[in-house]
Amino acid sequence: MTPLYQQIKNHIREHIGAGTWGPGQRVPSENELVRTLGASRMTVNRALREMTDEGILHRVAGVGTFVADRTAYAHPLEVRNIAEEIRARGHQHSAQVVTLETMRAGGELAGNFGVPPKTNLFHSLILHSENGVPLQIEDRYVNPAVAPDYMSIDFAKTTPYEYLVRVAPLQEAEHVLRAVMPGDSVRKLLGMAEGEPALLLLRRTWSNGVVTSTVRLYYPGSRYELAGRFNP
Amino acid sequence: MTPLYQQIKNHIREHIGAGTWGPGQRVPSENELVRTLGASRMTVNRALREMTDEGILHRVAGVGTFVADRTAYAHPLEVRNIAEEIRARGHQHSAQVVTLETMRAGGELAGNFGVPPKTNLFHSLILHSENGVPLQIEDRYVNPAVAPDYMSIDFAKTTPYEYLVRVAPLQEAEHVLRAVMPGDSVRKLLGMAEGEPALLLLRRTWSNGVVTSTVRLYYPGSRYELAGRFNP
DNA sequence: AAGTGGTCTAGACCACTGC
DNA sequence: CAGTGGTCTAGACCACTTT
Repeated sequence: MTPLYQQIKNHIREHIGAGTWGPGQRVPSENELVRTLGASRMTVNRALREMTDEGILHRVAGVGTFVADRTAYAHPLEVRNIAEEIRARGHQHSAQVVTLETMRAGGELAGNFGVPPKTNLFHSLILHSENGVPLQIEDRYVNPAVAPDYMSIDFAKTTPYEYLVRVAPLQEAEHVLRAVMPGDSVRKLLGMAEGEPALLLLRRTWSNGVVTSTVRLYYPGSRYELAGRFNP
Repeated sequence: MTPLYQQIKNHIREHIGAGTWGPGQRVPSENELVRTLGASRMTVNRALREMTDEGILHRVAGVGTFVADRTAYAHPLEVRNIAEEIRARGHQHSAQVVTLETMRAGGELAGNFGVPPKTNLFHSLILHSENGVPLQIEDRYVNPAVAPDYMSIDFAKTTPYEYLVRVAPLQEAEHVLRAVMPGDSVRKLLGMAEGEPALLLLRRTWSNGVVTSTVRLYYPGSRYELAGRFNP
């Protein structure tokens, strides 16, 4: 049985996802939700408070609760799944597989993986969108020794992340973050204007001491930001 | 007046900080805290639940609440000192104070700090260089209530970071990372070419539940990257 | 059986905003 | 003024673990 406050959170997420309650718009007040949902105010309050902490809602005492404008929002210290992130905002995730191939590693790539040059690697390039708007390019190389079935997965339904954490428990990760001017192909895929910068996140993950995957994630600078709150 | 659940969180943090309750050790149960602190169980529960969400505590129903083992919290967005970072590379750090002033908070700034509009704030803009090459612009606002001596510090010798951690122990931090096109003044100070993107890191830090400082850090995209390795 | 955390309710008082 | 969110209380029932 899912807790009531979780059901309320899901209920609100669905409304946001369906567009009934759009960004900047007002969400029913606590008392209204108490009446319509039949829960107590403390329970409604918890649901709304948690969604505010998650950055999905925005509250002003004395005024009301609103859907946050900030659409793209992620926690940089976690290795997150883009699909989950989008669904948590109540939006629709879709993925378009641009490239899926087996190739031989060049010198630099082989060095990153710690395998001999000319070893076979899997390569995928996937465009992830939120409500149909491109949000991330995932340019990934995968170690076949760790994930032999990689080429037979339908990445329109399952993200590489979801598949990889299943076959290779995440053990260690390395991140590099840069601001770059995207190349033409990246720019066009993401639907970015010329002269608009991109956020580039390089990530390398290990499982059992072996490099599982390296990935280059491109985000449009105007539509995405990495954010997080933590205790040092 | 700080909310009771915040006071309880601070109380627990102090015990953890002082080493009374070390990693892996058991924290008093909800009922015990209700008795010793005189708060209701819901309030104690909220404090413990939030600290669990923050990764500070670890709870097991039917067993107890424990201080989390923290080894997994090094990540690319640590709050670090630019001067230390440069010195760690064996290079020379220098700082040039561009602006140092007292000003009145506008609406948005006041909102970020959680103070009434027109409250006095300190403002500093400092250019940090590595071996004479500009690397970071630090555009910072500081809460005078927390750091009253801020205006009398020589920031060519001591970084604001070093001063602030001394007067206000860092408790919580919020980060936002963006790729942006810098404005002309930022671009010129950093000696960047036109059309070159910048990495913008916004940070807000808390001490004892009060916002100590907000800062906008600009880095030239071509000369800087954020990197880190951690175990999830 | 006793203790733990997980959840939920039905009240309450407060400071604040809008009219 | 009525409405909003922010907080707090004193109960309650539950599933679970430990003794």
